[in-house]
Amino acid sequence: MGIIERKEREKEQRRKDIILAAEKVFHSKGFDRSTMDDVAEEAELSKGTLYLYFKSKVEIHWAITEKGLSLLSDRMTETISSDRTGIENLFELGDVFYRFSEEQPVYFNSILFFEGKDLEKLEFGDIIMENWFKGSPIEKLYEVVEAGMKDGTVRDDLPVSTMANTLWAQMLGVLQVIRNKREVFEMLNITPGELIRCHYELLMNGIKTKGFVS
Amino acid sequence: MGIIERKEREKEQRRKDIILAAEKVFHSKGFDRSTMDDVAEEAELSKGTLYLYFKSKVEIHWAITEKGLSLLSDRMTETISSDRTGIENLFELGDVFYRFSEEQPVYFNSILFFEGKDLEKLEFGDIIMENWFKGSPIEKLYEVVEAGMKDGTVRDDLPVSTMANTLWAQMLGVLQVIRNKREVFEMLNITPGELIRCHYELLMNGIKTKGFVS
DNA sequence: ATAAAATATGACTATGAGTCATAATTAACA
DNA sequence: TGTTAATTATGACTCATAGTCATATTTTAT
Repeated sequence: MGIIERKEREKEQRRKDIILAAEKVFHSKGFDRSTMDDVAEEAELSKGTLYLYFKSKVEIHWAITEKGLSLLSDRMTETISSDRTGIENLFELGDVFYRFSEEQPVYFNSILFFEGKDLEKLEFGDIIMENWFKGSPIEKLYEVVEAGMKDGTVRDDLPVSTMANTLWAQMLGVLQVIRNKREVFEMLNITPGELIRCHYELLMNGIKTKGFVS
Repeated sequence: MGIIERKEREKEQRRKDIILAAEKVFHSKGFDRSTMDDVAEEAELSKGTLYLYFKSKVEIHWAITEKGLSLLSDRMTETISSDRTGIENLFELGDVFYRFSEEQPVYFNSILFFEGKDLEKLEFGDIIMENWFKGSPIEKLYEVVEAGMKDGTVRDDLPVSTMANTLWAQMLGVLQVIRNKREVFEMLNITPGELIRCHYELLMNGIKTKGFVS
């Protein structure tokens, strides 16, 4: 009898419904301004029920983030092509990430939120830490950086992991600034596209060839 | 009669005392976990009094951030030397920022906090926006990038402002990741120093010479 | 039909930011 | 120096919201 299985599915579905409701609420009010009552109302559930499915507000936020990371990761997987060199794929991934940040503000903001948190100070930081790479976008970077070293388009004097993580961090920094300082850059007449372009220009040579740091 | 002036000074002093108390509290408990009562107790004042000097908890935080930005800016000013080329000064500033992030966690965390906030969603975002550059570390970058273009050590095909802001954003991204994902990198056996080094290596050539982005 | 298990509810508690009527202190002036 | 006015400080209070828990409802098993 499949009753247990059906219940399992229903439970999973309810979780997803809650996440969807939370996405809507967070999207329109932002995480900080959203209350659990807002989410409960949107999900057509009582507040207490939310706590049967999630331990806390932050945990709902993390669930959204996981979805976002996985969505971004999928887009990256679709994008990587063996027709391109390693470094070409690398910049394509950059574009994917940039578009993602513009097109999926809720997911992107969620990712930023957790990138901005000290894992050690988060209740379930351990869980995040252990899953940080599993199926995450950074894994795609590893892959492409490694391929680039093999096909000779990416310098191979730096460890793959160090390079991938540095590239991720740099890009994230740029996207974060684009997102949060929009008005400042409007004042300065700098467009997001120009910042991304500049970011690429500055990295292009360094990814390809060894520098001469003293 | 200097009574008004003295009172002015005393008021300013009390403000500073409150900021100092808040720094202590935020340092030991972190911003989120610190309460206004904590700060009041540390400052040996009542909670109500805090609100005579600051409009909100976040405004105290911003006052700390301003102090931090100004401290960092001063360190950078001390560091810039006409004995060095533009690009040399640039990497020196990077080192200053990195050391600052390690040695002044409260100030650095405060800066990160506001870099991670959407200015448009902050009550006093306008004020921050308008003062974002005045005497800020980014201004030092402008200065050094421009000098580098003049002495030929920094490529001059990109606007100074775009380049300075991109370099700031990238560095901030790397420092943020170092700070918040410490345990992850310990697991991966990557040291903060290696990430910084990699960051420099990747940027070195691109800062010096034009790349070949399609 | 009934008992047991699972799921849902919302009134309640706890915490902490921010307020405000009142009190204490300081300045001004006779 | 004593009295009044202005300034500054206080902490009990309000209010918002995350999270809990005793109770109610629904579902499953027999």
